[in-house]
Amino acid sequence: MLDDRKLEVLRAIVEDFVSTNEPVGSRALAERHGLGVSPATVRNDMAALEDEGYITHPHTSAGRIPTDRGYRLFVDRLSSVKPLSGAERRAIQSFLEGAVDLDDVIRRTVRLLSQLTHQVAVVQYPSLSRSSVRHLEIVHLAPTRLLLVLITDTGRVEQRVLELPAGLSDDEVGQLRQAFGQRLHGAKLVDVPGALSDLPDAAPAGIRPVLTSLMAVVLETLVERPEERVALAGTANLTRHALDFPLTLRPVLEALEEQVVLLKLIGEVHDPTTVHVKIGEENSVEGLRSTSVVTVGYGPEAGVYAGLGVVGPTRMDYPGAMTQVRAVARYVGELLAGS
Amino acid sequence: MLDDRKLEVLRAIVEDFVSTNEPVGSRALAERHGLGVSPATVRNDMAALEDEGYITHPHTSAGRIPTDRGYRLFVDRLSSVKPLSGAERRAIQSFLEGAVDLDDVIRRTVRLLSQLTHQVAVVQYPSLSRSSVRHLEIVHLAPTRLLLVLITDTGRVEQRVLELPAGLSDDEVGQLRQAFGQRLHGAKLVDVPGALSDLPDAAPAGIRPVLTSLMAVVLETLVERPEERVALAGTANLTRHALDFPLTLRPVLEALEEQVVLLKLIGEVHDPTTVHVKIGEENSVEGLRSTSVVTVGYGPEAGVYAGLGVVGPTRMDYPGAMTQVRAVARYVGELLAGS
DNA sequence: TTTGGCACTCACGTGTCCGGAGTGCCAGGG
DNA sequence: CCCTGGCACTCCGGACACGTGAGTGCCAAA
Repeated sequence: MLDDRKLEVLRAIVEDFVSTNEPVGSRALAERHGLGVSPATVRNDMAALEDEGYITHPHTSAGRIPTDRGYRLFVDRLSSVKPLSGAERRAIQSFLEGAVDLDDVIRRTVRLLSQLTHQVAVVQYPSLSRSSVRHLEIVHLAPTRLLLVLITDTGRVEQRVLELPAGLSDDEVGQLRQAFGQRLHGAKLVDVPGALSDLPDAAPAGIRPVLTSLMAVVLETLVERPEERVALAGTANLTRHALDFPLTLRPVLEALEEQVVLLKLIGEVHDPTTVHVKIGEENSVEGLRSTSVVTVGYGPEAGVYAGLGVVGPTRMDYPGAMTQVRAVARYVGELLAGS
Repeated sequence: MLDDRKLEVLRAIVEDFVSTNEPVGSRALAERHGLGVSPATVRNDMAALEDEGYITHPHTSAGRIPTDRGYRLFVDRLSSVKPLSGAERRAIQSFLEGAVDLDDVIRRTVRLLSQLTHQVAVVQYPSLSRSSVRHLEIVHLAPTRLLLVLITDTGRVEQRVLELPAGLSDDEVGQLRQAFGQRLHGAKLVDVPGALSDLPDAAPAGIRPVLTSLMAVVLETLVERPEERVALAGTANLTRHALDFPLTLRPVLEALEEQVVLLKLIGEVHDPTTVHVKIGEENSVEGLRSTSVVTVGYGPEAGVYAGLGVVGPTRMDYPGAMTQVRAVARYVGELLAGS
């Protein structure tokens, strides 16, 4: 049904439309790309592509534009990987090298990504639940008050103040500290419940009541409520493509303001090496049906800390965006793993 | 030059234009507001107001619209304070009452403010430098490693890990803790340098070297680098007034993405009881020359923690926005002071 | 000082026209 | 069988003309 030349025509249409934002006609297409056939032939191919639902035309006598389905085919089978330019590589390195702490890394990353892709960039903070414990400190603030401080391997710090029903001696706090420290140091946060399960039995009887309540707090605050944060930048880039969102800029902005939505967008990623692309109607989020989302996970060699990506018009430079997103994810992953 | 009726005409023009977004003509104006004079008279007044630069008309046969100068006069002399509606008061209370920690308070506040005013809302986190110390904890992580945790009266927590050249005993850390704790508990952060100045002399000789380096870190991280954060919400509201920003939505979005710009906007506030209004060209920020900014400080009875406010088109309901901004600031101030 | 009257000015919506880009289809040719 | 040139057709978009209505500025009278 779709021979090679028809696919070539589709690719040409996508590329032309992405770069010019104008419906592309048969003549221009036959000329600019060395297809070696006449416009009439191209027209026939176009008709076939349209029958299959890969392209449409806005009105009778207009050129063709790709449909979501057309973009999908393009991304899956027609686009070749675009190498990262030297300038881009340098930009990434110089942008990230001066970062001082986790917050700074994330802020710089999201900014870098939006400038590189000229799209809206989204970066999820390293997920608490996927990190592991670098240090857990229990501080004896007052007889009935404890401060818990948790530092993860990604540099994230969480703390809670805890009121106790009864007073504790410094000695008992020391025992608590030891009991927790032993079991948690280096543990993945997801494994914390398991690591703590035998704790009440193993502990000295004197501190057992407070220990269980402490456990409850640890589990609840650090594991079950893994407060996820997301950084966003480059919304101004949406106006750059204002032509692509005739009157729909509002719902896009509204969707992007919802943390929940953003998390849904990039929270499902698993593999740092595979770039995911959601095109137009494929998006589960209502307000983003007119956009495409390119995401990937980032993290150290082994695992995944969290996701990052960009949101832009379906008329997007997919090969470029995918390359840039992948590259930034790799750099950030290494940076966080190394520090 | 400007008698009472002319001022009344100006007020009517501002109010009509704000609510309809259409240039207001002499007839409609004479009818809708009980001015008791004919359109012709109103026209004369309008001509006078235009000579003085308070209004213009887009083209010859169009109605009048206020200039920045007109809005300024309106805000300064013509607008009466609009009382908070019961619904608004309830909204504020129910919105803020469930907040669990500082982050949550700020997030809720910025959201509330944007929904209440239908504008872009900006809320500055309680400034570190203006808060006071609720608790400073020094944790002995490892022989050569200390963790500093600072909790302010606004609930903000800052922490730094500190590497030492030489090891310390638990005992010495205890001495440090006492030395700092004594002097800093309850102190304003701005007063910290003064409170610490006599510390080296008063301390036991053994810990003096490490103490001075610790002091340096405390001062540098907690006082001299008061990392200011700002929360933003409601950018989607800008599209609501898309008619007001013909093609200038981009620079506005760009400006709002700059933390520095936002801080500049609301960082200059002093008095929680005085609402500041910057109109159009009065704004020092380039990209916001087409907008107005309404800000106020918030904090406990006495002082000011930080600022908050809204950004919107110059065609804005100033009395309403001022009332809402003031009310939200008061509630948040009390909330943070009380907790 | 206010008022009614009047001429004047534009923005805006409508209708018409036309050129150009692009398509679909068909019949002929490699 | 597929490609190609030709041709009729469609339709967008800019240009132009025109009428309408809202609104103004000015003037002379009350």
